[in-house]
Amino acid sequence: MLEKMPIFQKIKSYIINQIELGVWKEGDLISSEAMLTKMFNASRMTVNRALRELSTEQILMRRQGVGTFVAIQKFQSTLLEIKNIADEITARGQKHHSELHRLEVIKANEWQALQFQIKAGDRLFHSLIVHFENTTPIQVEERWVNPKIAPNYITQDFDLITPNAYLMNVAPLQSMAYKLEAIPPTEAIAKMLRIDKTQPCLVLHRTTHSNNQAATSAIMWHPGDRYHFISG
Amino acid sequence: MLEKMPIFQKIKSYIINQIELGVWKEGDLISSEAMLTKMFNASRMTVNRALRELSTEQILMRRQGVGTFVAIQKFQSTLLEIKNIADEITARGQKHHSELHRLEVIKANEWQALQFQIKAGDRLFHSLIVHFENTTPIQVEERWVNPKIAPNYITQDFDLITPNAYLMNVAPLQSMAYKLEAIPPTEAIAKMLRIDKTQPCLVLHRTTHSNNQAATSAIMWHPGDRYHFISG
DNA sequence: GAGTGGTCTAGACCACAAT
DNA sequence: TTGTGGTCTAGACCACTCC
Repeated sequence: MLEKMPIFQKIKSYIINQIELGVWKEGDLISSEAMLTKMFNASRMTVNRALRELSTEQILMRRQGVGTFVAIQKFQSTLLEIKNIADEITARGQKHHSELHRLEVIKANEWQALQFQIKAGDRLFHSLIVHFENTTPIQVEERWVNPKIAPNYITQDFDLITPNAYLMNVAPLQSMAYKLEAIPPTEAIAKMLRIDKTQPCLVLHRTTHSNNQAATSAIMWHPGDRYHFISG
Repeated sequence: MLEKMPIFQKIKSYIINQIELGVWKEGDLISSEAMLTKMFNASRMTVNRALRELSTEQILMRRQGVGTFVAIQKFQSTLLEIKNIADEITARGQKHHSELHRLEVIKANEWQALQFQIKAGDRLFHSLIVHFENTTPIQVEERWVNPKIAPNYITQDFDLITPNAYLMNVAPLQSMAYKLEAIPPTEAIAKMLRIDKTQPCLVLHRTTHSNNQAATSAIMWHPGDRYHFISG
């Protein structure tokens, strides 16, 4: 497969590889066009195209008269799409795992009953999971699920599939509402995220609807210093 | 200013212009590389670059052996819409006013130079405004503006029009990037928002691009207990 | 002045699609 | 076979930055 790859593409792959291997880190000066020209036995135009494209892809930064640098990755994570935290983390080349703290059936209180259009005291699934990037906690996900929409939620193995991914499978998404806020963590949240009580949290509340019913409601807590929402 | 524009950029502008004028509509076959080569008295490589870039920008679609077509525009949901804080507040039936703290010309530092694709030391507009809902501060808006895009930014009366509204008028929006985070306020921010230093802030960074240049970059600080982003 | 990237040319060979 | 785009070369001139 490498045989048929265009030269500019090979050069791009090489550079991305060097960055992923950690040979070139954020902010580092990388090889000049002249050096790459010799290294790949290619014309400067071809090298230039590779570097220019990586530059518009925000992987490199170029400055005339100075050189080409590995771009500073200013974004940690996603936009407000329906995204899976596990995919997000692995997409960044990091390792994801999660700790299941709770997975239980509870009785809906008044407020939840209203939200899910059920009766107070009816069954409702509840889960509490902490997601890790490598060994660092990055999200506390507290979730309530309507049993009518996902009756088997309670029997899933959330080491294998995230709640979000499972729910996307069983319940076709209709609409969602979200709220984003910056608040201090509760004591329990601070402990799970291993942060100080004074460290702000970025909190995303999201309720999704399926078949005209509230399917699931989630509160996702992120350490303000380790997680951002981005979009572009 | 058109004189100094690179040829590939002129070709891109020409094509975009033709599309905007309705000469070429969605799905239409446009001029071939050979024709554009003659029309602009340019080399094929230059024409190719223009068309290739417009193709990666999803403005054109190219098919080998067939030709180049105007792309079918897909919908893009902006989850965080381009909202005007003043409109938002008046839409809630409240009264908006703002206090101008700074409106000045500064010299770009290295980081800003990279962001705006200008040289370090070049002119850059800077403004700092606090927005109020009735008598309560609700947003500190710190903004940097590229003079090439909005040369008259510095002479506006921001009691009459918000920076955002003004910039939307003078610079057709091309794309934007967001970052959302939860962080503690600086001392200056805390004072302007009249909040305690321990109160988390919901901070939105937004950079918008126009004519392939960064037009403006803004940091908007909100008290975490008084402001949320919502959508539904 | 030396080194960097930004742009451009005038050719070339190739893969692909329509005729 | 003709015309299309995809890629590539070996030069060139320029603007910029740093020493």
